[in-house]
Amino acid sequence: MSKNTISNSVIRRLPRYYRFLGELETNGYVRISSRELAEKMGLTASQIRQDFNCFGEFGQQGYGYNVAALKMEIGKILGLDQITPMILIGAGNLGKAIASHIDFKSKGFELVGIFDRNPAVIGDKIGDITVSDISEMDSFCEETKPQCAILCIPKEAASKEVDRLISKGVRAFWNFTHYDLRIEHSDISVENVHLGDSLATLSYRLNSDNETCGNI
Amino acid sequence: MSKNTISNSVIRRLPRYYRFLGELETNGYVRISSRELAEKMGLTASQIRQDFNCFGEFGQQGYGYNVAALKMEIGKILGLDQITPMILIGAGNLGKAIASHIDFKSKGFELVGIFDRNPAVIGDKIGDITVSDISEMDSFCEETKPQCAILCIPKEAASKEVDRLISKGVRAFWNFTHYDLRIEHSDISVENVHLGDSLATLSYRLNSDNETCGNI
DNA sequence: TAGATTGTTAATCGATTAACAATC
DNA sequence: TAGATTGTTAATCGATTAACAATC
Repeated sequence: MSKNTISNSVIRRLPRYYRFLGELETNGYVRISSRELAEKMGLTASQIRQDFNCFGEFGQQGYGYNVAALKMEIGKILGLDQITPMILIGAGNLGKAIASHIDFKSKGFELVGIFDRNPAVIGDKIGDITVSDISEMDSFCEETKPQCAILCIPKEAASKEVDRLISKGVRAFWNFTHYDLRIEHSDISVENVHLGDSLATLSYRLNSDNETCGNI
Repeated sequence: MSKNTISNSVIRRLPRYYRFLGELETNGYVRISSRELAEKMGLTASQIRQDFNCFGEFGQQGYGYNVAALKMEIGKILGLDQITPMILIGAGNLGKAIASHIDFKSKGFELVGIFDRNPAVIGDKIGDITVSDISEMDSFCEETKPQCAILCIPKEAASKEVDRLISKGVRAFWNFTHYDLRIEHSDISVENVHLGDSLATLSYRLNSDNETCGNI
């Protein structure tokens, strides 16, 4: 259905298009031109048209794009119309925050299980899910077949759990650890969130902006 | 001191270099060649040499790079040798997790204050910091002069607080909201973390991988 | 010295922007 | 029809990779 390979840069812009179109819809927009959308999003109209044309022809010459229809198309492209069961490994501070903060349904997922090895958190309730002992993970996976897992465990524990999960059919990871999943397992879908790295780049910007100002 | 403008792609790789070099150091490596580092990190040797050469000549022909020295240089480039005071706005699930999960010191920051407007969390202790009423933020900023703020508040509240913070001298934001800071304030350093967008791209990959396999 | 590996220039590749014919 | 705006091709820009002379 869709064209061959979509570049990473395009994929990363899709959720933002989806969000902006949702806002436009809420604000009563029925149509929008690539020029107007570009202005609002801080992109170029060319880029927007190129991006959409990776997936098909969603606009109409002389008119622009229908906001609701375009939003739905991008939602479909992102797979938000299909809900994938997902489990969370690690119910520490971060794991708990992710579990309660993220609106999984609207991102194409449903959180169906939470596992930890720490007795202090096993039994805790996060939303409507109770944290289970990680020893129960294997049998849970065999029953429920989650295709995706969130990794919120220490780096040292990651390798072992990832191998287990892959053997149980998990094929995608939302990875908050520093374990280098993509290097070890090339056939698996991985989305890394390296919060520490993200903060460090802010430190760079903060410190080098001054220099840059000095140079100009 | 440093060359004119460093591309975003290079900046984003710096924290990862820093991490890998730290691990190498821990494992007793004294020297490493670009070829060997490239292999470990899943990059090309060319790219690594190009990246480092943006900032200076850190290697030695015929030898390679001294691990400890290179790590220190990259740390300096990232500004990790200078600690910037930072405050957190929003002490909900995510704010609390960030405050307790992140090792600020090693990323060039120190968390010095946490603010929220919800009476239910004001007074809570996170680490050694007590959550203050957001009405106290202005006077706190005048005294302590934080240069950086973490935004973990609802999108609707962001615009107002950002304006306040900028007027108090805050010049960098670690932004977990969907408020489009970079478009509104172009002179400010911003690092966006859009967790929802990140998860949505994983949905895309999960659903399109199948298609891709079908096409090949 | 000979071997290794950098720093750096040149070549390639990919992504963004510009331009314009097609068409609503 | 005339005006607007897309879809798409061509031009430009930037980032990555390859190659190699410099040099430790």
